[in-house]
Amino acid sequence: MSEGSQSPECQNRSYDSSRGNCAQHVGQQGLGNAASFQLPHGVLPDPSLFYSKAAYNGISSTSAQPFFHFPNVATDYRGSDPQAGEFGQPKHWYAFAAPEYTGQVPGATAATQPTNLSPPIAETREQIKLPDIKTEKDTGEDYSAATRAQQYPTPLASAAMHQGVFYSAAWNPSFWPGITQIAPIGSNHQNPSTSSASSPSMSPSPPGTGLLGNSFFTMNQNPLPNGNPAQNPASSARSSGSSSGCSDSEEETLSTEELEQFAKELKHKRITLGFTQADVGLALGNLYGKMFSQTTICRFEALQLSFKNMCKLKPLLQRWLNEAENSENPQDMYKIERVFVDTRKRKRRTSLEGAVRAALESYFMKCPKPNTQEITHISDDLGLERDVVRVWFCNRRQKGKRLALPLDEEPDGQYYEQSHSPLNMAPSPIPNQVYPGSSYPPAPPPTLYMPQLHRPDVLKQGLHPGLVGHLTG
DNA sequence: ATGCATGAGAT
DNA sequence: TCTCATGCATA
Repeated sequence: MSEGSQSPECQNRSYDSSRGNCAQHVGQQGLGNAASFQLPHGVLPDPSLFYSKAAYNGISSTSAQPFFHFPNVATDYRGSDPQAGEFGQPKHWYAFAAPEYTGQVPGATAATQPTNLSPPIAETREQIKLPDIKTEKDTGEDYSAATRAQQYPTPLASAAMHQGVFYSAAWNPSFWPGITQIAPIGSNHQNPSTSSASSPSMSPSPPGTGLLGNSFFTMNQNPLPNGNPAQNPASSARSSGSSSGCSDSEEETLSTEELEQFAKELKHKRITLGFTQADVGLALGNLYGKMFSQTTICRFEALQLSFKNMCKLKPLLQRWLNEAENSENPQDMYKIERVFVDTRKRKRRTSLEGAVRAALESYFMKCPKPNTQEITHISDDLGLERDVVRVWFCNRRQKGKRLALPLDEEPDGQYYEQSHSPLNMAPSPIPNQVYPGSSYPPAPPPTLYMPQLHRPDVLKQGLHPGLVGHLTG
């Protein structure tokens, strides 16, 4: 919805990875004043209100959108696909141009890392306009190829060399401001450095004392609590209820309730301590060698991960929480930056216009799992790349499972059976069709598949707007 | 907070 | 080719 609500003309977003995106940080801790941030809302209204199992708003949100008339998107798009046309200038990915402070950089970093660090790549293309749906034809092969040669070391795999800091092999160190790795905290909960360093200021987002150092490769002395996370066969045995086997070394018998409770606790304490979700993700990397993004932490707190995944992450987060709580100097928790230079050329994110999304949603209702042919049909119909459509369906399904299924009701399999009825894609459900009542989506045909996620009880739409705000706030 | 994308592993 | 875990980019 958020995106769908954007201007009808999906503006083309240039992919300027150099600009990072720490809005959140800036907002939350970039200010550096843990104080200002910590206090005002330090106390959460009512923690119990913060978490709703299913913050699902998929259909509801979409369906809430008026069904626009659809100018022929297809033509539009296709026609203007000058193969990497104008804005498509073989914009190569500045592979090694500069460090990319990808997204979730800790506030400290944001605050201390001058923007001048990523100047060369600041080439902006914001101005470039695009037709309607802006998929990134421009990236062309460019990204696919390079993508293969990805250099994302597997955190754990690469644990031996460092933690949290990944960089391209071709990376030129000279660029590096110097990454700090202050004594890896976490080796044990009673980290000496931690306790000894105790500083009165508990600012979690400090300009990092001694932020710049040189220890790139500080070892992670605190391996994951569990050699091999999730992947326990047991978890599959987990049924609709509660406790199940999450084979984490911690051997916790996690129940849905426990997870919910923990998620709540985590969020509350995290906020109280003045950490952002990104901080936590980074801290995990620093402490245990496995870093996570703000997204993941966010989803954890919102219980939007699979049960299995929740089980897997919980122990780590638990440890982090303990550490954070006991540390006299919480800021030490994440003195490492995530100077993550991902040189892969990622396809630019496609931003689908509201109507297109609505159309996809409509198709989804009819057939959540379209086959190749159907995908082709849809893509043609909507003027989207097949892959975009394919991915959209994948994500849509995933989202459906994730959000519509409370943790305690994970699938045992088939929410989405293979497209039973060959999508009778006669006329596309989109363009130029006006649905009676002009409401979307049109009532799904009787025989059509009705994913479980549409269970009313899990639809956020059923919630009071205000409450929703609370829940998600 | 969430949409779109990637990549590994399973089918 | 899908699912799943995860993350970048963005609203």
